[in-house]
Amino acid sequence: MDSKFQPQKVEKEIYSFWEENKFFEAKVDKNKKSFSIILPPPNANANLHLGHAMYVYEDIMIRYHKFLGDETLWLPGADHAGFETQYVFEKELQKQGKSRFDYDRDTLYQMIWDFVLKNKSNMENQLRRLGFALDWSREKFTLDEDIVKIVYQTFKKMFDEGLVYRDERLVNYCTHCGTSFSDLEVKYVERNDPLYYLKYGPFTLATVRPETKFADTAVAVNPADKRYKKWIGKEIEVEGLLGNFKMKVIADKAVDPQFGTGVVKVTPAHDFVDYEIGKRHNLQFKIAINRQGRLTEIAGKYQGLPVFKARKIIVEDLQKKGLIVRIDEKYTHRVATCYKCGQTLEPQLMPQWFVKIKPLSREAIKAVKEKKVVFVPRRFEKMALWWLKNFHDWNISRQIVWGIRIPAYKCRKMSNDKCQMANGWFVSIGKPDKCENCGSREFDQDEDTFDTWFSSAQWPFATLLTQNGDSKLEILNSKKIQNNFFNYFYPTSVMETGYDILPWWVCRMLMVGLYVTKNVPFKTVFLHGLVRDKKGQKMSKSKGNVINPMEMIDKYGADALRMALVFGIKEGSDQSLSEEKIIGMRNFANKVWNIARFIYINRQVQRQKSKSKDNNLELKIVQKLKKEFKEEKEKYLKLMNSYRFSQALGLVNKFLWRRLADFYIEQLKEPLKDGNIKTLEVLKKVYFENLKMLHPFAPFVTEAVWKIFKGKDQSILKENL
RNA sequence: GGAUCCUUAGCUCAAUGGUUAGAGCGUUCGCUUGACGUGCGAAAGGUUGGAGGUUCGAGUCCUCCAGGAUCCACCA
Repeated sequence: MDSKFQPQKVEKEIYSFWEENKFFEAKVDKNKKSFSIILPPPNANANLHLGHAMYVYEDIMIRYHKFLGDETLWLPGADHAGFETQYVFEKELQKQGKSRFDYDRDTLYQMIWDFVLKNKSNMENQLRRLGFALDWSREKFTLDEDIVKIVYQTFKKMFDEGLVYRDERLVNYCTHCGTSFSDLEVKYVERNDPLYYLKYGPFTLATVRPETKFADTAVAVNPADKRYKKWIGKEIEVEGLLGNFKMKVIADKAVDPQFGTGVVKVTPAHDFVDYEIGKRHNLQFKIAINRQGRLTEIAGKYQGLPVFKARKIIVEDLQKKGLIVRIDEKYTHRVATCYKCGQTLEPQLMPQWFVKIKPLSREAIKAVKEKKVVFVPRRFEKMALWWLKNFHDWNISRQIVWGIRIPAYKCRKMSNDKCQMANGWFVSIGKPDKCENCGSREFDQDEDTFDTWFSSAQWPFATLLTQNGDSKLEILNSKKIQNNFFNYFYPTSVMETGYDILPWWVCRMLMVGLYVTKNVPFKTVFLHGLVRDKKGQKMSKSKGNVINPMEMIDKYGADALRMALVFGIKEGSDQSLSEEKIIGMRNFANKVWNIARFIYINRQVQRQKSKSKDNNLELKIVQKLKKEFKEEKEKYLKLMNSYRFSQALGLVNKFLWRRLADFYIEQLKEPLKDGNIKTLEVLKKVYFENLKMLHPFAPFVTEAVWKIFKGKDQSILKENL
């Protein structure tokens, strides 16, 4: 045995051994309890980061349940990550001086496909390097044909049952990225913008966006505001940059009399509050800003100017005309920006597909309240319920190429009532040859693709259902489902992921999973926190404080990194990680190795020593060790069963190092020298049991030691606790 | 404006109402002990943010205050 544990020498070989011997492959075994986890599919567009390494919790649970004798499944996958990936890819294109507009749809799609496939296999190998006990034979990709087919069927089911609808409404749109988003993708940032007080007919009103005034279709005041009561319902004459115009005065409760002057110009097509007011009062929706973020023809001579430039010029012109009363330069407010590129979002009136949330969230809330899904730590249940109650209808249309194209078709003819009722739209799972409503052969497929999360929301049941080669949702209602792979592992045991995607993913999986399968997709939700740097700051490339997990594995071994992510933290809370901490855990792995080395060397000594009767006595201190171990194990099981992994690791760490090595081995050195067989036996037994207990956290060193003692073809994974 | 979390050793954090509040890293002193210097032995370091309360017992539960973090919300 080497005097030091050298992970670099054994990790690769050990992982291949596990994989070749199919230790991670799950099958249906009615005599065993099933335990299943679906890996949150990493985006197939980049290297793994520490957030992915946090999935070590899943490996801990899987390996622990293997020891309990359960039939385990940990199903890996990859996410095409629609918009995210297209964004990353476009940046690559930019470096080559190209843009996505240089290619047609099919070419661009193929280019991204190649890019993703390369990254996907890279990502998979990195998961292997972390030692994850994933069943690679079950791996799925969100763009696999059978998965796409499931996604289509879900969409069709929703469409047929009225849960998905097409509507033209105001959506969050990024003119730089060229796509709309759901509410969740909007990032609000505090910003300082001048607040302009404009002369508006007989009123003065405050606005930060004078450039939208060409699309004003009313002026609103609060119905209770006495100052303006007499104007309500009247029409006022306003002097503008493009000449005088008339404007109706309306009363709406959304207007805060305390803000500004208590008078608001209403621009229903460019502001969410105004949109609501516009709908309530049946106002006209005039469009002043187009998809490129430039003013439209209704802006007259300002047409074609980009928003910010237009604002500047318009303010100057308003000032020249004496229409600006004053400017509040100190005004701060929250602005909706694109979470990806950071540009201010431009609300746009667009026809999009929406998922009706209420009927879905109602069932999800019920399931949570009935504890069909349990949250760990418990506080996240409150968060989940809050989200489920507050979701708006979900915009699932994205104006991008990379992703699953929406299988909705618009008929050009609409030659019967049914077709007209549907506004020409129909949904088809396969390629249609005629309009499903009127039979016309002229129709066009929607250009848009699904929000990635729409497919992710179906991930647990989609990945399991397709394992038997089935990709039809009908099977859920048939007898065929019984005893098959899906039924055995669904609902999955645990959904483990970062708390930051609770609304994006966990809640949506719950809603859609319940809707399609009539069952929760997982029984327990275990959420982990963010990894920060050693000063508690967020890791980011610009700060230069990013720790690369693969680099750490190269230097200190996977076990060290894994334990550093779990040791001494509270599950569900953010944590600080430093290279020093990883080194500390590397030292622990080495300690584990060296206890083995001590036993190994003494085993050889034993053989040479005489076998007098005295040497078979069980010493008092050995009895004490046995007792202490028994207590340790009981505590360990309790902690593991209640998801307190950090405490469990701390327990084993303390026992092996502080007690077994520092205390017992030191005390027992003399008897061992004398060849006391009983002592060595107990020492070995206790140590091996602890190896099993440590294995979920540090799979490599424990397996390496196991093989040294038991033989190359043996594995700790064949053991039970 | 709401919600959640946090404030414990020099730093980063643990501790499920119950011995003397722990760990990792750092600091000081000593150890060429045949498992390991990636180690061993010893030591310093704490009024658990503040004030009340509940309890036989509070870092932990309750109320208030101070400070910090994150998420959410349509103040133009």
